[in-house]
Amino acid sequence: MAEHEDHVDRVVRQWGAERPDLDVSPMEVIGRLKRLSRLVDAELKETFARHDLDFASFDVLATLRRSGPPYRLTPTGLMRSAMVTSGAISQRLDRLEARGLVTRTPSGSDGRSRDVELTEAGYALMDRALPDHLATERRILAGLDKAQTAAFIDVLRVVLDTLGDSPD
Amino acid sequence: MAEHEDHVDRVVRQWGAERPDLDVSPMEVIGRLKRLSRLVDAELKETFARHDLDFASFDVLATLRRSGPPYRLTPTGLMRSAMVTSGAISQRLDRLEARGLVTRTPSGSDGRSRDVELTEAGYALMDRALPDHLATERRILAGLDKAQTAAFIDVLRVVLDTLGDSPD
DNA sequence: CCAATGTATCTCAGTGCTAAGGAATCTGGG
DNA sequence: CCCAGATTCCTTAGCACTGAGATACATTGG
Repeated sequence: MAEHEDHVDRVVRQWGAERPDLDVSPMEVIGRLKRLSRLVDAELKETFARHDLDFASFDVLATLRRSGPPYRLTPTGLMRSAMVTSGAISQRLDRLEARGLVTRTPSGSDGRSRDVELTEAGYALMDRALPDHLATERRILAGLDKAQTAAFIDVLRVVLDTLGDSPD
Repeated sequence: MAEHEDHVDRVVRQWGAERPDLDVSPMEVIGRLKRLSRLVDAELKETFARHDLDFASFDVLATLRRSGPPYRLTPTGLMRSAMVTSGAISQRLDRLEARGLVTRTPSGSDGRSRDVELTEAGYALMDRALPDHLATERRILAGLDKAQTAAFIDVLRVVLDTLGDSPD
């Protein structure tokens, strides 16, 4: 438990003075969540940059890599995993294909679809980037002990469930 | 504690099969954080849209409103609070000024600076939007009991502190 | 007082996303 | 079998942000 006032403490204190009629306590969570998300993104961005990647590219390559042999998925599958629109996936794949990290071929079974497959270069890049990425994640969470980490995962699960997050 | 497998459970299971040599447990937190952030953003976006706002505009107006009379700050102050670049603030203020929600006047004390001030219309808009926004935040967190909420705030504080977040 | 450095704001090109919509293909009820 | 509706992927315009850099003003040390 940190003892100094953080940004959100200040925000809540200000609202308490200006709008004492409102209960702004939900901001204690949502405000910090937003702020943490920005800071985490900035940390991860640095790590990705060391491998000539950004979050969008890493996300696609990692999804293909962890899907296992033959490291092949459809744009729709990648879209659902990434929580972005189909247009965003098309553009991500354009960039990755241009760099030779994935290939796009017509699907045999469905004429509307494509097979997106990780190339050797894409596979090798993930082998290099993933351990570095995990090290950054570990560094971010280094201040939490085992019980706190478990509690964190628990509450995240609850809120994700509230918002209807699902595996597909 | 939800019993079904969520998206991140699946990701961790896949990595466990493909890269059993790596400890991917940090993803249990960081992965869910990223995912939750996206879902929360989508929820808040809907609420803001009902008031002809987006997150960027709400953020600026709320920062001015909670700063108290005379509801006046500099672009630099807004920049630090929002965690965006100076260019982003300039553009946000262009949009808000065009809509008559803020005014920009030269600062008396510092020739380089500007006074950004909430207008009557901006003040009134925040009066309408804020309670709605808080209701959305409450709905997002409705699945958490008191102890879980406190634990959530606690761990967020720790990680923000690790990443050097500060009030200024 | 001046020069050098620092600070505040803005401009602009580049980037990656969304929203909307189009073309091709699949599917299932009649 | 056929066709209406659903699905898949892509294209494009518009948007908000970043990063780099310009401009104007302030501050500091000699």
